[in-house]
Amino acid sequence: MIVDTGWHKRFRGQGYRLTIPREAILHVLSNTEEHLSAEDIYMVVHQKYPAIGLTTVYRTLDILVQMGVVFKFDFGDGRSRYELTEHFSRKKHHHHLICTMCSRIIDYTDFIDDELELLDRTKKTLSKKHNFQITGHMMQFYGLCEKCKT
Amino acid sequence: MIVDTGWHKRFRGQGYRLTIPREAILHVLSNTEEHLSAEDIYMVVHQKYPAIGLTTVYRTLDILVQMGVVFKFDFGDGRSRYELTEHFSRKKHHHHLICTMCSRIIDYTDFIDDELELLDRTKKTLSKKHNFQITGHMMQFYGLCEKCKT
DNA sequence: ATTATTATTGATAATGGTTATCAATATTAT
DNA sequence: ATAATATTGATAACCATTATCAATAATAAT
Ligand SMILES: [Mn+2]
Ligand SMILES: [Mn+2]
Ligand SMILES: [Zn+2]
Ligand SMILES: [Zn+2]
Repeated sequence: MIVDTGWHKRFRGQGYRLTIPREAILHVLSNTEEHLSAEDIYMVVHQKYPAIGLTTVYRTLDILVQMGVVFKFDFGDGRSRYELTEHFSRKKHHHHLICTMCSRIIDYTDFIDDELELLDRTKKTLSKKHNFQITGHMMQFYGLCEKCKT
Repeated sequence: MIVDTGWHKRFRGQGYRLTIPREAILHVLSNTEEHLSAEDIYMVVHQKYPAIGLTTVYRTLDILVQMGVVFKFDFGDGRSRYELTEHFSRKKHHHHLICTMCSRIIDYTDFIDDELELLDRTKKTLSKKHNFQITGHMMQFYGLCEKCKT
């Protein structure tokens, strides 16, 4: 049963339908603190809806990215990872600390205000100078986590 | 013929040998303004040394990344791209503006000083708070380039 | 020098995440 | 109803990257 929470309207606005698989995938993304891969999502969804296929997960994620609901990350471990964007997540704007050894990801929000101020300035300057319409940014730190640094 | 420019010593220091293929690959990376993929590099190298294989290019790039000579980027177009790190490049510290439509990449250096100051602060705080040894960072803007934004 | 050890190479095959294809089914518009 | 459109899952294909392996080159030991 589909519980409308505004998603229905949002999908229809883009010519899409809100289906069970799509709702299930959104539900998984809304209720995790992790940075799930397509297959991670597939496996969770699969427990409740064994009929939903991996292909549908990929397709839905593409749509969600295109709708600006989900951000697709590459943390260098060979698979893409997905996270709800700021506007649709209970998490606030944040960036990532990535362990290059074990791929552990840590969300951080330190200095986000200073950062946003800087980003805003940069954004303005760059859009003007290069006639570029900036839609987003990404920033991450690499290193070795507690366990991996020996 | 191998012209030693300090590379030889650097390779030996890590237990590697400076070979013709490795030198050729370094030469390509040193003389481009672009952000080349493994295959891009292979094709250039191949013109002068048809015997060098794509596998060797991948292997050498891995080593160079591991040595801190090269940075491996993911700009979202399905293949990794490589660029000499600040210390080994004539380019200065910079970041990237990426067109999500046509994958055009623009280097920019605006506000790099402010950014480095902020990054430094963030770095200090994060390493302490999460007991993380930070070795690098990445930052990029996404959007639509002049041609693609219409 | 000769020999033993180690590092490097390229061809080839395999891997594995992601996409394309397509016929079946569900939803919506007429 | 009926036609048009969207969505689906199974399957096969794609394609960048890795693993394998025997051949060769460079270095170290004798
Ligand atoms: Mn996160
Ligand atoms: Mn660059
Ligand atoms: Zn780790
Ligand atoms: Zn473009």
